[in-house]
Formats: sequence, C-alpha cells, structure tokens
Amino acid sequence: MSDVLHRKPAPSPRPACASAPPGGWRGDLPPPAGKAEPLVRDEDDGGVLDLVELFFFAYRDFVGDADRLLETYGFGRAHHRVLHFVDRRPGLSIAALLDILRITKQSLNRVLKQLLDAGLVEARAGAHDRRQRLLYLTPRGEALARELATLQSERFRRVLGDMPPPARDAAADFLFAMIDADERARVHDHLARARVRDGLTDDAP
Amino acid sequence: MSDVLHRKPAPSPRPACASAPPGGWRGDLPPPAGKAEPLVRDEDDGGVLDLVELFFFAYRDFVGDADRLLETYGFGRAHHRVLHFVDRRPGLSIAALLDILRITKQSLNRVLKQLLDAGLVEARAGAHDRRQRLLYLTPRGEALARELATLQSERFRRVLGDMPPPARDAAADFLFAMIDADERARVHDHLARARVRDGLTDDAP
DNA sequence: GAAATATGTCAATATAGCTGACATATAGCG
DNA sequence: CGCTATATGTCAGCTATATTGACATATTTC
Repeated sequence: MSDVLHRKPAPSPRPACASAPPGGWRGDLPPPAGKAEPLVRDEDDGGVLDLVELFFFAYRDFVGDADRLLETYGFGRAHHRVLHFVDRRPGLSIAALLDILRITKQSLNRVLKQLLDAGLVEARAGAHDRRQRLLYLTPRGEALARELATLQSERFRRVLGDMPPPARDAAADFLFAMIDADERARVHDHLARARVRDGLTDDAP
Repeated sequence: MSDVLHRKPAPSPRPACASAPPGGWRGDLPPPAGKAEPLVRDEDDGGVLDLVELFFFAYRDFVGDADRLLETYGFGRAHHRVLHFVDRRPGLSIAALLDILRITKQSLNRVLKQLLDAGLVEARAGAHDRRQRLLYLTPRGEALARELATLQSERFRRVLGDMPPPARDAAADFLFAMIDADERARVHDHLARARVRDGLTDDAP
C-alpha cells in the first residue's frame, strides 16, 4: 500500500500544529448511539475515500497559493480564472470564455469589467466579426497572470520532480481521466489551442 | 508525451458540442497588438500549465456530481463537506471540524444548524468534556453521505480501473504531494483516524 | 474563584454565482 | 433591403458561502 496511507506518522508522531492545541486535529471516535458496531461499514470504500479527501485537500492548497497573492491585489478566484485563460488563449471571445468557465455572462461581466478598468485586460472588436469582443492581456495583466501561473506551476514541478516526461504524462493522464467523459474532447481542444500559442504543435516539434 | 496532450482529436476532430455553435470552444488567436511575436513566450511553462488546467477541470467535474445530487436536497457544497467528514470520523468535535474545513465557526454554524434541523446530523455532549458537542450522522444522514461518497468514489474507481494497488498508490502519492508540506502531517493524521473506523489499521490488516 | 476553553449567536459585509428581462450592434440570409 | 439570429452588455434582485468583530454561556482547569 501507499506510503501516504500507511506509513506511521514518522519521526514526529504528532505533527507540528499551528493553530490547534497539541495533538493535530482533535480526537473523537468513541461510538455513542445504540448502534451495534459499524466497523468495516461499507465494502472497501475506505481506501477510495482517502483519495476523495486527498483530492479535496490537494485542490484547496493548490488554489491557496494564488488566492493569497490575489488578495494583495484585491482580486479573487474569478479574476484569476479570467486572467489565466485569456493569458493562455489571447484573443479569446466572450462566448469562448463563458464556455470554459461555465458561468453566466452576468457573472463574468462583473469580474471582467473590473479587470478592464484595472487595465489588466483589453477587449478589441473582432476583425471578421465585429460583434465579438476579443480579449487580450495588457503587459500588466500578463505580469500578474504569469506570477500566478508560476506559483501553481512550481507546485507541480516540485511534486513531479521537475517533470520527467513519464511522470508528467501519468499525472496528466490521471487528471484528464477524472474529467467528465463528454467534456474531454472540449478540454483537449482547448489545450491544443493553448499549445499553439506556445509553439508546441503536433506537426512542428 | 502523454496521449492526453498530443493525440490528435481522434476520429471526431470536432467534439460534439452541446451549447455552442459548431467548432467546440470558439476560435481565437490572431495576435492584434503591436507586439513583436510572443511565440514560445515563457520557457517551458506550457506543459505544466496544461496540468494546472487539467487539475482545474478535473476538480470541477469531480465536485459536479455531488453538487447535482445535493441540489435535489436543497443543500450545497458546504453541507456536503460536513456530512462527509462527520461520516468519516463520527464523534468529531466542532473544533476538529473547523480545523479540517478551515472556515470560521460562524460559517460552519449556519450550515450545521440546517443539517441538525433536517435531522441528518446529531450533536451529543462529550463524555469527558461536556463542553464539546460531538457530531454524528443520523441514519438518514449516513444514507445521504454514502450516496454522495459513492458518486465520487465511483469516479476514482472508473479512472483507476477498479484500483490495482499500484495505481491507487500512485494517485494517492501524487495528490498527497500536492498538499502543502506543512499540512501533510495533519492530513495523514486525519486519514489514520478515519481509517480506524473502517477497521483498517497498520497493525491489524 | 479566576482564567482558559468550547461553543453559540448577532450583525454587518464581501464574493461569486444565479435568473429574468431587456437593449444594442452586427451578421447573414432570402 | 429588411428580417432574424447572434454576440454582447446591463439592470435588478436573489442565494450561498465565506468573512470580521463583539459578546454570551457553559464547563474545565489551575
């Protein structure tokens, strides 16, 4: 079994605990009700539930880095997402962004207006279709987007030990498989469009 | 490189797109400003940024399942988290739960009160320390918690092909490593306490 | 008995999302 | 050309989740 799940708390049986009284998270457990004994309650859900929780904690910390930085700018997660995706795909249309974020245009507009006002994002009318407002980051927007991206990229780099291709692939495959089956094609498409910008095409390596 | 990232859109180059006009997410790209040429803008951030986005999409869909079910009960994510952690560690104290969730007691109380009123959660005074209110799920609470857990467990099972130990371990190790270093001991401790309930101890396999 | 702890509660505020309704500009088509 | 569809913006109001700060109560601990 995995080290994560079975290694005893190691040298320091009691983790250094910042805000709580000695003892990590507080104890509990003594079964109270008139219940028989729910040991081994549900088949083998236990092991998989660990993964469920690890995913929860991992994501919380993953976005936490960026959250802290954004706070200093007076922005939130919603702003981050816009910055991120416009950075990844400059010239993104409003509709495309809404498709990615899966929020309503009203929700997007509040956030987007703040970013436009702050001079981090620019909107230009589309060349072919002048109804469209295509989004681009300003230099200042790019700076912030890159700072945020660096924070999150570094976490991945640390975890996958500077990313030997096999490790990177395994993580990518795992995360990709966690996406809804009927969403994967769209995500794939999105990544392809983003990759083009970085000069990493299938055809031209 | 990973299939996820490099395989061409396969048989159907254009994914079936539900709510958007033909073409998956809309196109964009033609660089507009007087910028020189930002091709290959930042070192090799591209590949890692894919992971960042995959994590975002994966988590979104991961919680989406539960969100939809909760809606039918008139509850939200906050309720889910309480149900989940109380299910995992019956007899959890308020302070312990706050430590896990990292929210304020005021936030918790709104949600918790609704769950108590709905008869999904019960609070009993602690045996040793009667100031504590130890939390337990009622049978109905357990039923909902298990229904939610099943949804999310099944996604993991699907992804890791019914979990051969090595695959499960790899995923667990990856997710665990994504957690803040100074949080890992606490998470480890939490998992240990949760596992005890399932009768899966280090000493007694 | 005093101080610390565990918890609850009132009030105000912020963020991020939602629905519904309506306005405007442009594209595309017959 | 005019009609219709599309892309977007906007007003108004509502919800869920979180925050801070202040204060109340019960119980434990020293």
